[in-house]
Amino acid sequence: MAAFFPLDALLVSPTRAARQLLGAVLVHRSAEGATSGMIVETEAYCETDPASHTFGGRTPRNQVMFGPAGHAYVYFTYGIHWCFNVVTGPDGRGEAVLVRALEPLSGLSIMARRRGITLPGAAGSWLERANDEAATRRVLVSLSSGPAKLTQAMGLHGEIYGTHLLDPRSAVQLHAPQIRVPARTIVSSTRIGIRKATQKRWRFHIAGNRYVSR
DNA sequence: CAGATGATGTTCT
DNA sequence: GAACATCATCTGC
Repeated sequence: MAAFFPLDALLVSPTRAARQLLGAVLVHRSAEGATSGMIVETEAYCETDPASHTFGGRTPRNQVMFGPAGHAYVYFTYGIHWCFNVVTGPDGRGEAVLVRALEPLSGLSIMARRRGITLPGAAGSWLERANDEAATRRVLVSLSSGPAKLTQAMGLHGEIYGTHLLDPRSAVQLHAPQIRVPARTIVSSTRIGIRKATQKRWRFHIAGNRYVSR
């Protein structure tokens, strides 16, 4: 039984929490089966940040971001996609970390089915085999290498809004890292897909990880 | 490869 | 009515 992610590590600034969440494991136990993945890319958002959903104060959509740390903030965007955040910081403060990419760990066939992807077939000649391995790698990378891809692969959507991620009874759980992510292997950069506060380097990812979004 | 575009609907001004 | 913490697919080098 895996340990939960420590709450203390979320009761810090969102940028620090975003760094500490790299390597953590997200698990979803659903009727379709269990899926899990390691967090490899994150972004920080807070109230004083014009790019944040909490910049304008409380609204029905963002209320969970103002609540206690360790809960799920999910939102629907572009008429199609869901994105998943871990609420951080003290109760009453509108802070969260967007999870932008996962390295798939378990339930990969379920993820592929949810993503509408069929895994490449068996190998023939060594050349076909090489092609298949390249194709397989592309498929695996495409499962959860983006904020909306990962919610689709993991089956996360509006129903899990507000879920307590550090509770053994929850369907969606956040577990402690299984590997250590040294500070020097964490890269910071500008956040993706925003129009405001584009200069802040509040995006973080594990250097060299194959599953980081492009 | 890069860059453009359409899909699609909720939220907030 | 505009904006949107995106993605897949298309075009043209």
